[in-house]
Formats: sequence, structure tokens, C-alpha cells
Amino acid sequence: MISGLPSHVLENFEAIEYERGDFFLQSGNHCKKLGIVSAGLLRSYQIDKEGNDVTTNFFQENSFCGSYYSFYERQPSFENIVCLTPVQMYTISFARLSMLFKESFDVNFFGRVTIQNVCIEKDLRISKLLQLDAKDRYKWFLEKYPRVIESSPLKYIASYLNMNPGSLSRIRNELAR
Amino acid sequence: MISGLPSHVLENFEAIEYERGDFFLQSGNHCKKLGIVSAGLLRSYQIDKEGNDVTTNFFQENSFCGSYYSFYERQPSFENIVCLTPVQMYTISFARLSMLFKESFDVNFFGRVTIQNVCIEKDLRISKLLQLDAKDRYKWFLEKYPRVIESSPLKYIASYLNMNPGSLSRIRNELAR
DNA sequence: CTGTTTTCTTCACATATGTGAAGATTGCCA
DNA sequence: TGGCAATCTTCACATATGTGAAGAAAACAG
Repeated sequence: MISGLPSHVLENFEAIEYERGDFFLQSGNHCKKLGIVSAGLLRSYQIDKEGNDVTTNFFQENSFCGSYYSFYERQPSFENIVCLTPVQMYTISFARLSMLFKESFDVNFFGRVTIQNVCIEKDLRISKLLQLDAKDRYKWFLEKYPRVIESSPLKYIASYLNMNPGSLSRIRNELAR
Repeated sequence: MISGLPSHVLENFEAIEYERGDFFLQSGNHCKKLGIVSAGLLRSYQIDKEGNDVTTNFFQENSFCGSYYSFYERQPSFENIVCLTPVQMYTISFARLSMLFKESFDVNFFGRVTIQNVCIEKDLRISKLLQLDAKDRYKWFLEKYPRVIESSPLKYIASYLNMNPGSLSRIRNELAR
């Protein structure tokens, strides 16, 4: 299911289901679990100092879900993570994962490669934020995450792309012609 | 020197020195080596479709230098990496590092933790890009990377912060009063 | 189904930031 | 040290994007 994940490792995970609107993580709390999404879509967001809801990430099928900062640094989270659809995932606690990392070469290897890929994705996102104007950021998102458009309200996509809902509507209107 | 790095591992690295203006990586080429900066400052940048120079990263002392995408995915780089000051680093080839990853539990463990931390930093940068206006992005940079200000032309810092040199000057003028 | 809530669009207008040029300043090299 | 080149600042003006409100449309709940 997760390519490269040593098969016996899944025994250490716990299968959980969430409904739309359920929180996987609330800001101020520790992120106690890391999840692998097997179905559905989640969104992480922060509330900025003006009180705006800012989407920081979407978590689709097969992606790792959690706040790396809160999970690995054992700190209260700045982020909320909430389900945009019904979700199925496999979760693992920090203690359990740390144990696996300590004991298993394969898990370590897999974890390293996985987080490398996450890193590469984040670099790509940063370069798009720095280089593209609002319209091109939206076109890029359309190509890259077509499934997200189907399940997420546009206002959440707008803040993910560093624009506001009105601007996104204007852009969609322009592209429609 | 690098906290957590198994000591015998450094034998696999090669010490290199660069002068200001030397390229560590040119776009179009494979990133064949990963570096650990022991002294100096480098900058990575891309040329966007309008021909603008956009700074994607600064590499300070003790940070890992390279294009993760190009290095790990074995693809031509979109980025250039150039020395802003004289630089000393330790480098390792992909083949050599892959071998270490395959053979050494400790190197794997260290590599995983290291890239996790890089990931957390990238998340932080993204959240600042999404949440702060130009002035606050600059204030944040001042606090976080005071040493970079001393060695990098401001125009490079401007594009790193997603603004242009004129705007940065205006902001600096406002803050000076 | 029907009413209520949420989301999306559209608009007129506001504003932060971009642009390009000119001059001042700085830094570098011969 | 002097002179050239790079950088930084400043300005007037341009423009992309933000703002908030109002209505239309869609989604949801009873």
C-alpha cells in the first residue's frame, strides 16, 4: 500500500476512521501521532495574528499526516489538522515510532527516504510561491492536485496559494473564458 | 563539529575550499555532491520565466548544501548555488553517501533526523510566507538570520523574502525611524 | 422537500507592493 | 589611491491583489 514500507511494520500502526469535520490535531496540543492517510483528505491550517485561517497543507491518500514540528520536537502545535472528507488512516505514536527507528534498519531507511521526498515537495512549493503570480499558482495547483479541488472548499485552496477567495474567484472567471 | 554525525563518517567526505563567486552547482547539471558548510555563506537561486533571479535558499555554517531534488532524484538541477563569501565545506558524492546509507545504521539514523529538521525549517518558512506582510517577513529574517544580512547583498534577501529590492529599501527606511 | 447555512461570485474601491530610472553610496580591483 | 562597477535608495507612478458587502448558488440538515 505504501511503497517501500517494510510489510511487517504496519502491525505497529493502528487503523482509525474519522468523519468529516473531525480534528486529527488541535493547535496547542502535542501532535502525539503520525498518520498515513489511506483514504480521504485532510487540511492543516493556522490562525494568523489577524485571525485569518491560513491553509498550510493538504493531506491526500498515501501521504503522511501530522505536524513534523510538534511531533518530532515534542512541542505544542501551531497547527490544526481537520478532515475535509471521511478519512481512513493508520497512525503510530511517537514512542512506538521512536522504538522502530531505534531498532530497525529498514524503518530508518524508509523513513529517511520518505522525508527526503517530502522535503523535495516543500522546495517545489516554495519555488512556486516565489516565482509565480496568483493566476499561475492556481494553474499549477490544478495540474498538481486535481483531486483536492473536488473535495476542498475554494477558500481553503486560496489561502494555501497565498491569495484570498475573491482573487481566486476572479482568476477562475478569467480562466473560464 | 556536526552534532550527531558519527565521527568516523567524516573520513568519507572531502574537504574543499571555494572563493567568493565560485559555483557549487549550475542549473542544468546534476548535483553530484552534497556539502556540509563548515565556514562561509552560499546562496541558491533560480531564474524564473521572466528572467528574474530568485533566491531560494541561503546555506550557512553547519547547514547541508545542495539541491535535494537534483541530488536524490538524479535529475538536472533547476537551481544554481554560488558562494557569497569564501567557503569551506566537506562534500560527499551520491554514490558514496548511498553506500553509507546502505551499510550504516548510524548514518541512516543521523540522515533521517537531519532531514526531518530541514523539513521543519521549510514548514516554518512557508508559514511565514503565507502569513506575514513584507515588513514582517523582513523583521522575521533579521531575527532568524542576522549573519546573512552581513554577507549577502540586499537584493538577494529581497527575492528570498518574496519582494523586490525597492520594496525592501522602503521597509528598511521605515524601520530606521 | 424546505429552510438554513455555507460557499462562491461579483463589484466598486482601497492598498501594498512592483517598476524603472536617477542619483548616491559602497566596495573592489588595477 | 583612484576609478569603475555593483549595490542601495528614493521617487513618481503602475498594477496586482486585498477588502467587504451583497446577492446567487450550492450544500446540508431537519
